[in-house]
Amino acid sequence: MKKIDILKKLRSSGLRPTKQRVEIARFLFEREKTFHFTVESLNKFFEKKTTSKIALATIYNTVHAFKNAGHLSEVEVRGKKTYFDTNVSNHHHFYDSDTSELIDIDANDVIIQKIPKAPNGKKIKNIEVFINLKN
Amino acid sequence: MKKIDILKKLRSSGLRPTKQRVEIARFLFEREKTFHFTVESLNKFFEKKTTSKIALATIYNTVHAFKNAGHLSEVEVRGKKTYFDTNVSNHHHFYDSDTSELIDIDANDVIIQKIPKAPNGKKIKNIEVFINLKN
DNA sequence: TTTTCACTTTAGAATCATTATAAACTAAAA
DNA sequence: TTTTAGTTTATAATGATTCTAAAGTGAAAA
Ligand SMILES: [Mn+2]
Ligand SMILES: [Mn+2]
Ligand SMILES: [Zn+2]
Ligand SMILES: [Zn+2]
Repeated sequence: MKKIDILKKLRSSGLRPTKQRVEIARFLFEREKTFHFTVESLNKFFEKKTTSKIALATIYNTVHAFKNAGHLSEVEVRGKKTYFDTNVSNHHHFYDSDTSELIDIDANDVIIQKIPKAPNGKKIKNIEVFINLKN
Repeated sequence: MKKIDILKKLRSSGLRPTKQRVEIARFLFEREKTFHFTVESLNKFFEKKTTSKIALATIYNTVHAFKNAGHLSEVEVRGKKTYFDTNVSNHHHFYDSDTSELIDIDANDVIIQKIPKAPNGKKIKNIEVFINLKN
């Protein structure tokens, strides 16, 4: 992902490209593969980089802005912390409760043959499949 | 569910049948159909019954004991509160985010034709399907 | 019957992720 | 240069959950 795209992501989220926000955006989006993270893990990363300490509130605010703009999705995982995902396409997950690790499953790798009708007056928005793992 | 089964559920959870625990167990298990609840909803119910106020800590303790004994399951739902389920069989859920309501789907009503292999060294424990609803 | 004692209940404190607040800061525009 | 809207930040507040420690309960022992 190029720098111009980082700026585009920020602008489309209603965020001015400040130093802190650009750093967060680069960490999230300047990589080969998408990944899953928590606010805590993000914060730890920036704490280690002594060059740049970013306030926790700024991390929360920026992550939420990206999420609201559709640049991040939220994955529901057992436990207290909220997991975010830079993969915003329709996909599924393996979940390894031993390591608390999420692994993406491409939507095409899951075929559902039969599902029940939606309740009266409701429609199906999307289907999420979680495959829980054990050793 | 008969009173003897209530006592059985308590005993198999390592709990003596005290007045409070029996009340909780009867509310959870003495009904035709299984249901989903939060600790908050349980607590509200007992607050209304002026005959019996049960401390929040007792509700938490009892619910966790039932869960550990396999008499309750936990359903992962978006949002802060933990949802419990008196349906402990393998099944799936509709989730209506408008009303925060969970609706059971029988395991037989979902047929999955294709799933990916588990990652190296891991096995599949179970599969959970969430069908999110909209209006 | 009285005492003992392990188990319970309970109110309130502590924890921890998240959200809110409000003061200081920044930089573009006037 | 001044204004101003937007931003960062430290800290406080919130809310679900867990912990704690003191008081209560009741079955069995003495
Ligand atoms: Mn969760
Ligand atoms: Mn949840
Ligand atoms: Zn993912
Ligand atoms: Zn259910």
